[in-house]
Amino acid sequence: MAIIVDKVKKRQQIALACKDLIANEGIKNLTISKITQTAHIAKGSFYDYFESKEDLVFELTLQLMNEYNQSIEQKLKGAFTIKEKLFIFASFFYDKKYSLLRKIYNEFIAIALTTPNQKMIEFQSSCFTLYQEWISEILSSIPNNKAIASYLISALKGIYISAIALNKENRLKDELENFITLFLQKVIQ
Amino acid sequence: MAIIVDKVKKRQQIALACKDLIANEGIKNLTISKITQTAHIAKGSFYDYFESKEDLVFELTLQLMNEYNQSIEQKLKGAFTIKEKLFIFASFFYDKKYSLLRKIYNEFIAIALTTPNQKMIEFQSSCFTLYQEWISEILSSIPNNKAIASYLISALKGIYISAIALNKENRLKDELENFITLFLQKVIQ
Amino acid sequence: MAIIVDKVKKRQQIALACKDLIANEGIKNLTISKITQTAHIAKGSFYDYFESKEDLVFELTLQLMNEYNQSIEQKLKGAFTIKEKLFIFASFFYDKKYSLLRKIYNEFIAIALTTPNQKMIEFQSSCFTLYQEWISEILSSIPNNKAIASYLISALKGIYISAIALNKENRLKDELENFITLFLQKVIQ
Amino acid sequence: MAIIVDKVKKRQQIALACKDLIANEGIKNLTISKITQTAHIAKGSFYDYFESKEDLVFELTLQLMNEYNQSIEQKLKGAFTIKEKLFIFASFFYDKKYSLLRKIYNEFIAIALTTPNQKMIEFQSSCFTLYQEWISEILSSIPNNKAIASYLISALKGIYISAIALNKENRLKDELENFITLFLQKVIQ
DNA sequence: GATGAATGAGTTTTCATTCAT
DNA sequence: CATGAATGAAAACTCATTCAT
Repeated sequence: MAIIVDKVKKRQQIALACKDLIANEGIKNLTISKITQTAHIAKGSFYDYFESKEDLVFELTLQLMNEYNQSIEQKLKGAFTIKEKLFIFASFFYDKKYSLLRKIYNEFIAIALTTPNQKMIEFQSSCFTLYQEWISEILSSIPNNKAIASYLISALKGIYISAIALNKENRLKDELENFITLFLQKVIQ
Repeated sequence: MAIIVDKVKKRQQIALACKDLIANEGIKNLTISKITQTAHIAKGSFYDYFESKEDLVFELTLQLMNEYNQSIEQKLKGAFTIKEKLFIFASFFYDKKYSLLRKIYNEFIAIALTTPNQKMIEFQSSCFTLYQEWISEILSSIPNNKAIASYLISALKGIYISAIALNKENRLKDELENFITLFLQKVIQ
Repeated sequence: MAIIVDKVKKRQQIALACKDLIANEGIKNLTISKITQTAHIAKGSFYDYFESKEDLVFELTLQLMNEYNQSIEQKLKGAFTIKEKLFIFASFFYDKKYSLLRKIYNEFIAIALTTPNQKMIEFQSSCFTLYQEWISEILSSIPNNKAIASYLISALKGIYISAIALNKENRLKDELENFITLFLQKVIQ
Repeated sequence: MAIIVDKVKKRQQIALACKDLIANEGIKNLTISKITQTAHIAKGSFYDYFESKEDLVFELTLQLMNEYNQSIEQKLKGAFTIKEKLFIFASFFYDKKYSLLRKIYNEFIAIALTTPNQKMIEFQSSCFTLYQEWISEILSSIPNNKAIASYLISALKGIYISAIALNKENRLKDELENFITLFLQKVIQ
């Protein structure tokens, strides 16, 4: 059992070692050679821990998102107003400290859009469910809060993706916060 | 041959010939060989018309989106209520007849998220601007309609992408229509 | 007959049109496409005038060397001392105004060293014979002048090629002139 | 394989395996396929050891010239008169046993003349310096021996290249030896 | 005679995967 | 178990040559 745990840990460790590599070069230019060089393991060993490159990307996203989820959950606990909380939630999409994570998130969405697989779908679902819980909890005072939470998450994601696609990331913070403000005006009350 | 070929038309024709190929196999598995076989041209000829595979995907998206934009603009003219019009707009994201186009659209977003380029950004911008005009025209009766149009488009896009990522495309039509209904309740009064 | 003359002239004209192209890009990167674009002729027409790329390079060298030979012959007539005349002869190897010609000359030597052909050998022979006549005429006052002329030409060529290979072209003029001065000291008395 | 290969040795070994191939077919007709077939390695392995075909030619020239330099240095030690020593030095250019090496040397000069690179220039410089040391040592009894050594090397090289270009290799030995004899008459004493 | 689009064989280059040590 | 050299299929890309108009 200790061996299995070690294997899981090594898998995590290898994936994490490739964080910068993937963020900087993208998945398209990722090769097993680069991975094993970066993680300082033998080429053959890669296959002891991962099935494919996508598998590694998945593992990495898992690690980073879990880490992110925990940190943001803490922050949400420290906020008081609904607006404040939603701003914290939206900060994922523009805050500099998540820029690496966002790059990997972009790659992840790209995979989801073009070559989805069951593992990814399940992970995305669990994330989405978690965020929906957070947001519906935040919006607990309004009716239909669960559905609205779901729409809100998707809307923020859509605004983010539009900004990326239109190369307007510099105005993203304003746009997200204006949107949230407008949303609260219309929906709360 | 002393025939002077219309390079622009031939480029469009080659790209269009690859529509099904790209929709079915995705860009990741696309090869120059498959393209040239599908378009019934020689391997070398590909490079007379395109710089890269991405260039072909771009050309194809351009063709299909322009075609789509024209057809949807016609449909919008035939609709009367705001809801009806927004439903028509949202139909892009779920209607069976656009499924091929959506697959290519997905590939396009994936490129935009991972390896963007100026040409793509410009095309996306022009599309976004067009849709914003449509939607803000539809919402002309409400204040701040331009900004709201922009948010609405992004929100629909976000709902679409979430559904893809969560493998919930079967419920997409309902979700989009419910969202629009809710949106109209909250925003129009 | 007029047609044949035209064909010869067009051959010369096409070759000359490629002067800069070859000097700048080298023969290795020369393609029929580039040639025909540069000379503003159709791709198919190239084969009406030339057998191969090498054939064109040969034609060009012929043109340029003939032109050069005539101009240098004139200059030699205007010079008086032996030293002066030899300096004029050697100027081919360093004078800025022959730099384009030298680049093509380099390519020519490279072909001679690696893939020689009869036409080239004959042309080189006729050039060498001509130069030998010039130089032996210049050195007519000394015994064994014909053999010495031959050695002198080769020595200058060798000094030139060494300078190119060692990237010492900036010191080439001095080196050639010093060599000639030394040569005259030793050989003339 | 857990074998740790000496990359430097394997590089040398692959290059040497292509000696005959390059000498017989020239660089122009050299392909990666032919190289890997000749050296009995996989196509992909070539790129583990070389950057390009030119890189392999460079490595090969390095090997062969070093080997040659050592052997000729030995021979020079066994010779007594200046003339004898210079004849040994010049034998590189005509002796049958160096014909393979000369073919590769020709290819090397061709590259130096058309597409030079720093590595080549440095190697040529080191060879030239070495030869200059040999020759100036041989000519140590005469004044200005260093400069004269340099000229002598270039002159021999020039005579060699002229002979190749004029297809007069059969008379090369005589020509070189006559030149050296003449040179000694004029310069020594 | 001139044209230039089309061809496709040939070449370079990449890289996931294997397996002997 | 880990290693990393070797593999070779597959992909990208080039370009001399042809030939219908």
